[in-house]
Amino acid sequence: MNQIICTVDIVLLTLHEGVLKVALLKRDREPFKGVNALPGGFIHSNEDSDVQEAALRVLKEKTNIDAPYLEQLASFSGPARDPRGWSVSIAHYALVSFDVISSAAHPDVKLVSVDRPSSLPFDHRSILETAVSRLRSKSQYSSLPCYLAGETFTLPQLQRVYEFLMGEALNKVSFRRKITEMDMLEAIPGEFETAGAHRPAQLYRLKKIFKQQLQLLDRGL
Amino acid sequence: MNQIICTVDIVLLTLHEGVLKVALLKRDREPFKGVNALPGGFIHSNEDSDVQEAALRVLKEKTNIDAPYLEQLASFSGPARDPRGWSVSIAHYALVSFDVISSAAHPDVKLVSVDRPSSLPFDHRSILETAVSRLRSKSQYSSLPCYLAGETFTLPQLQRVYEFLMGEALNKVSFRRKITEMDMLEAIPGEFETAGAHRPAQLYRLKKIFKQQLQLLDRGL
DNA sequence: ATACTTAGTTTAACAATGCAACTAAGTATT
DNA sequence: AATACTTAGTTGCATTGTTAAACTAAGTAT
Repeated sequence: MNQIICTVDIVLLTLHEGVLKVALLKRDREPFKGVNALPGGFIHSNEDSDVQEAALRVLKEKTNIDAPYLEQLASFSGPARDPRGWSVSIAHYALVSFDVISSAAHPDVKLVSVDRPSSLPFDHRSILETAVSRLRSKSQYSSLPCYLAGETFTLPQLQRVYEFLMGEALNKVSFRRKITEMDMLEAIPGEFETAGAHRPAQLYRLKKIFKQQLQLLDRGL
Repeated sequence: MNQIICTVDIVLLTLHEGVLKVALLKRDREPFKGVNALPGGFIHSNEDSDVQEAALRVLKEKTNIDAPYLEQLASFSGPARDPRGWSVSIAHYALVSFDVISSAAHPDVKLVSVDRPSSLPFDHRSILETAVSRLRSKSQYSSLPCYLAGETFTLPQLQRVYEFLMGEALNKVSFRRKITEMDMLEAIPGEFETAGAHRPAQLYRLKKIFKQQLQLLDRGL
């Protein structure tokens, strides 16, 4: 059998200052030493129980973040993507709210807008694009964007997250109808967010059942 | 770095006698020699340009089939799934019409209903379930089922394929409206299928552009 | 010729969606 | 303390999309 390099890469996404950002780390070894790249690493067959665990471990080691939502994205492979030889990277994507990053993450984690095409090593640009496109696509009909909104949020806040990801304004009534239909949120009794000179908004959180399990809609938003 | 076994497995699905079937092959080597399993094999770093090419090559070598539609499914991994050690299998699924199998496939390719839980080696049962579930889910809003319908087909035939995959009867008018909306089929001029004592049905085929590229619907069928 | 069957279309009822206008509840201004 | 202002959240209705039923079309069987 031929030797194949087997790694995981993680696209850690968050919403900050109204743009979608990806977490990059300066590589501490060759190849591409010193270059900003997606957090990634080898699978450790002696400690990882599967690639998902490897991805969670690598993310924790490199950024200090325990991702509340992490999912396999796809495999990226070929003879040229890594200068060390024929390689497979099993890419994952994770979603966190900005405060998880600002409170937990190592200070050398850099957040970069996903739109600004800064040069990335390996095929990380392609991995990033696939992750963003998957996120946008799943936002059409699932609870995925909730993981970007943080622990608690108001419906107007959540609507702005959905609108940003879907790239279009959503009807308030329809949006609330669909969110109710998904039945994934619970109002936090007595808790409201006062954000200016107007009526405060009810705070919600994801129901426990949906912490790791996406909720899907039959017909999209 | 730790040694990791790197393979591809292919879930080749077809529709035959009104049920969804998967192609299995008797394994010609250990482990599980002589047991029916999904076609699979090692990635060959000297000849494969990526895992998709590896999957196409393995499928061709083992079954003699050039899959018209093959897509990456997911990676399956862990220390226990393969008795030889910690392994990653990058699973793919392919869709073909039954006549592709009956005309091209090696005679030792066995078609088995995906519902009958015959015992499968490795974690092939789990891979198969993931593939079937992905197929059913994508059938809701994409042109994916067309690849099961063969080169040419009538709209009533295609509707029956969709209905089988989605597990529910579909409204004829709505179905035809959605298919028209997808704009992926072309009527074959002057060709009709006469299938009994009634009006013949127009034959259609997938437009060339959609031979490898799925067409998606905004709102599902 | 007439009946029968399935292909394919039309119509109209029904359901889902989206807009506009409303009420609600706070802060800021006078 | 009354009034204006702003955004939260709801209500009602117009518009749009979906589906069932009934129709026409075109063949074979009797």
